[in-house]
Amino acid sequence: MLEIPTRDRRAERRDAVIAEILEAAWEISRTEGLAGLSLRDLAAKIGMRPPSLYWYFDSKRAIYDAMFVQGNRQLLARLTDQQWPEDARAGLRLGAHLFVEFSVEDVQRYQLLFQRTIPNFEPSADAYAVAMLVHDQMRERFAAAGLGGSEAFDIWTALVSGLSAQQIANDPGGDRWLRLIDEVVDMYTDHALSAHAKRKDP
Amino acid sequence: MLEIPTRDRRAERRDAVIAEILEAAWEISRTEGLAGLSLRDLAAKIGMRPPSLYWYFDSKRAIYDAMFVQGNRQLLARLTDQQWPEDARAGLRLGAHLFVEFSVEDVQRYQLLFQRTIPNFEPSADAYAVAMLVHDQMRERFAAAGLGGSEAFDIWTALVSGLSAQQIANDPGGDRWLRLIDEVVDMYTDHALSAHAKRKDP
DNA sequence: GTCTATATCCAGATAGAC
DNA sequence: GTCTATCTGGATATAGAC
Repeated sequence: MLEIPTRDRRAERRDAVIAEILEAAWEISRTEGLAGLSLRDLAAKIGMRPPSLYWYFDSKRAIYDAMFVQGNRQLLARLTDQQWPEDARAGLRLGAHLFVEFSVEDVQRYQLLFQRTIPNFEPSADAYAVAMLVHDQMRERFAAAGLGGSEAFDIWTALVSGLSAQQIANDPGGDRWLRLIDEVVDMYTDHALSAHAKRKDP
Repeated sequence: MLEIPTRDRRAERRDAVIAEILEAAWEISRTEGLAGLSLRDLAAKIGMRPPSLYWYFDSKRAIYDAMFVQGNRQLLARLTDQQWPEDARAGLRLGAHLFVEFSVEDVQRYQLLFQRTIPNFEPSADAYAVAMLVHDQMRERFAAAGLGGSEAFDIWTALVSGLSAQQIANDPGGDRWLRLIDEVVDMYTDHALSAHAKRKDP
């Protein structure tokens, strides 16, 4: 009789190679820029010839797509792994720090996830779905802070994205805008709570 | 005797061609993306062969550089052409509208001026100087609103850049974040004025 | 699975005729 | 000033041997 193995060693090996490819792709992107990633360099970095990559990915776009998914999963993990405080203000502060620091940590990842900058790349439907999970999670955390309203959430995203953008563009490696996170969050919380109160008790 | 002409017709012609090249470059960038600009397409668009472009620009980077200067001059013109109101709140509102609308108007220009996205391009010293003029002008308008402090200005730039970034990335062509400008500015003004008062009168 | 060899195409840039 | 012709090098991708 043929034993049917419970582990598919071949699939495991394949997944490991895919992970290795993606890791190398991130590394190259960090030095050459996201648009500067080439299959030549990528293959060289892991000791392969360029055509071999096609055994794992259908195209270069597919690699970007996988990176897009990976980046979003990383952010999602940070959001869900967090112990969220009860207090609204503390929750918003934590959320802002999580997002801005995640953005600043890896500029190329930030560009891939949040800016449309590589020509001809748009995430596939599957990849986009993962991005939606992140969005929903952030939306949920925001609502948990007691501040409903889609306009309120839009303002919130503008604040954290603005802090990220400025930190990355004008003080990379520094903390000129990171230091302002709490002040901005508090400004927003004061504003949102007073608006909330006004609406309830005019 | 040789008449010395007061107008240099040759230089005028040259400037006109340069302007034509840059205009075409912007147009192509708008459809193909900034990184998708090629000298082939550019030359074709104005009825030239690619090598002829080198009579006017030393390299492709020099073209990006000229575009960078042009974009900054456009923004500078908007800032200086403005009749600025006396009232601080009104001034900040106007400034925010100017900046965000300028950004949203032309995404490629926004990318070139405010995001580091094209591989291997950094503005030359001369070009950077023009960008500094813009920065100084904004800084000055901000100070005129009675809100000093470099941290206050940093928060301000984060707000307008965040509104721009979100509008461009998540609702291009719409007004989901444009509609929020006044509310955000007012939130900021309230915050800044109260902090200002607190510092004066603790 | 990985390779060699190659197809195909496009890029920026230069030499030199006119 | 603008051209033709060309250099040089890069890219993604495929065919097919092993």
